[in-house]
Amino acid sequence: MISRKTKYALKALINLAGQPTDEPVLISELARQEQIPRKFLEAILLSLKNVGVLQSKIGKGGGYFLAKEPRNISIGNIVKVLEGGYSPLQCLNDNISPECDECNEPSSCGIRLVMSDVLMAISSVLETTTLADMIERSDNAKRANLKIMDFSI
Amino acid sequence: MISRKTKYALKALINLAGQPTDEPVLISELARQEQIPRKFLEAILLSLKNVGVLQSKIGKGGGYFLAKEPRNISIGNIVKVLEGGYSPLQCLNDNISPECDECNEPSSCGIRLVMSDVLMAISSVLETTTLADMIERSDNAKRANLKIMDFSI
DNA sequence: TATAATATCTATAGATTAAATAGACATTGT
DNA sequence: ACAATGTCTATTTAATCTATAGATATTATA
Repeated sequence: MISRKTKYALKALINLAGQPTDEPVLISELARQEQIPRKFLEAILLSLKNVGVLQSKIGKGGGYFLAKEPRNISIGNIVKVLEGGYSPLQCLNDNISPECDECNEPSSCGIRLVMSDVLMAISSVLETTTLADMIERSDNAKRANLKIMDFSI
Repeated sequence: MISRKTKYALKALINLAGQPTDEPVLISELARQEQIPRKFLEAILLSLKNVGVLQSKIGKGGGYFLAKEPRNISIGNIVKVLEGGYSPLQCLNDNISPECDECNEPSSCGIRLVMSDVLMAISSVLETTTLADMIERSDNAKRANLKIMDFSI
């Protein structure tokens, strides 16, 4: 289950993707529009900046904007930044930890073998889907909804 | 990330799958062998019983045993019982909730559309993998490890 | 029928993590 | 110089996960 924090991050990114990159957006404005607690959003945006997804400008006229094009921002990367990964098992995480607390023989642990398949399945979706894809799919769905409305009138 | 509870459940099931079904295993014995807090394990086994995966016998000579063959127990089912589902998003859960707290138009929510793909990817692995598969893969890995040992001697 | 062995149930405590808030500080445009 | 902004550190609150305690119901068997 992805956390509220990650959902906030994705919403913020979708919003920023709809803005011209030469016009920084205020944290407070983003927070208001997306109904995200301002201080919480601050921390989120900062993480995304530190990892090169966003850029910011301090001072008057400052704010946040995308550092890359939406088609070069994978959803997997965003989830990794905010959740610390998306592995179903700690011991399968990219990071330092090939260690299992409870398991003395990771290489033949059945749970680990199965969850490794799950991880690959998740990864194959999240790493190939970009912010641009997500927005496009949403737009398509909106159009489809409108079309249905038309017919029903 | 799956919880410790689910890992305990899977370990217990692997253990029980290795026992004859006409010899109930004591909770305390299972807890000792798998190093699971006894009272915690009690609750886990009870959930698995209530959902028809395990059977129990009360009184002297009682204990727990599998209610079905390992090849008829999907890992997805176990995860669902103990985690309440494996959807990355609340609003995609099997259960009652096609409601999003934060989202007024689920049908065109980009996050939801993408996570729906993730859910399908997870599901396709977890629902097709059984307890028997998990054990088989573990056994194969153990054999492979032994073989490597042989060569290195 | 008494007793011991067992699962079942209800309640609660403790630990960890997620979410939200507060306020001081640093930077920049005008 | 000043106002507008992001940055940083710390704290609080809430939720969830993990673990524990003890009373109760059921059963085999001596």
